[in-house]
Amino acid sequence: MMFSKACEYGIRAAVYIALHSLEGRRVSVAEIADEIDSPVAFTAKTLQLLTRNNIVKSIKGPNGGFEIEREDMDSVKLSMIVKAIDGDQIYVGCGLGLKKCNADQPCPLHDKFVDIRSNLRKMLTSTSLYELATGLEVGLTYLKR
Amino acid sequence: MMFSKACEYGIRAAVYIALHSLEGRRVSVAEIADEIDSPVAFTAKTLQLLTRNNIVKSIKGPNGGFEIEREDMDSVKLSMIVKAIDGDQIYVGCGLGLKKCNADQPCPLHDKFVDIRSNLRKMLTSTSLYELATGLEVGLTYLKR
DNA sequence: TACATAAAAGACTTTTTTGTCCTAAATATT
DNA sequence: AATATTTAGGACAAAAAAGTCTTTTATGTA
Repeated sequence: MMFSKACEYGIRAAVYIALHSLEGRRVSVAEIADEIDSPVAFTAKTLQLLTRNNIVKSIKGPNGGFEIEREDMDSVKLSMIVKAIDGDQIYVGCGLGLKKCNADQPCPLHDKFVDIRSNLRKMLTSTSLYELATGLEVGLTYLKR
Repeated sequence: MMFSKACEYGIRAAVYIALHSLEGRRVSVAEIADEIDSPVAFTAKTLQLLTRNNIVKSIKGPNGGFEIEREDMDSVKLSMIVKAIDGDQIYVGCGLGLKKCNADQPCPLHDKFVDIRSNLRKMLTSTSLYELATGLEVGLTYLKR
């Protein structure tokens, strides 16, 4: 709807990792992809992005996998994941694709998008991984289907 | 940011056509593409979609081109253009790409998207081509750059 | 040390989106 | 009727996004 496929998988994967880190368990790409219903290799690629951006932690070797430390679940916001994968077009881009659209020289939709974009930005910058993971934990939300 | 390139061009083209229909002048694809700074042939394709969906009217031959009748500028909403070109995923799709995400079995972002999506929908369904064209007419808004 | 496990990395393929080009159809003008 | 103009339509090409596969690197354990 709004994010690339890679980003959708990335968010779902991060939430899944957070959920299990809360239980003190590392999870492998294979398990993640299985549980969030995404293509394994592609999800692995996406997780590399998250690792490089210090959003999740990866450990190689037996009993390795992905994890997120408890503190990071609070400080990592959705916006950071989106930015790492899709860049910041969703924040700064013009709704009609103009390069230099701004309050001074706005496109016809500029004003109409101000609120929508600001709501979106607020939501993304204020929603933490922890918040999302706990919804899952108590069975209120789902990552599949 | 949110729409496909085709849709961005489509909206810009429609607004440009409306603007000049207000002045009683038909415009050609060549002129449109030039004035909204888009690829001609691709824009032509997109305009075919709008024509087939009765959003704009096309006339072949010398002195032909595209136009929109004054009444249609009021009844044609942005949502109709978006739907004709990009489909309705922006309205119905899940933010995390889940097939069966709904209030009963929501994804972790479902509730957070409800407001954003509803704002977007309201904006798109209530904004008419006429409204957009008049902003342009008085030099308040731009379709290039 | 050897082996097994798991992520990292890069080359490759497929699909979708974006974009081009050429021919056909319609129509106004002479 | 001939010609010029303008959209319609389809085949094609390029670029980007999505996805796969194979090899390398790191690391825990026997």
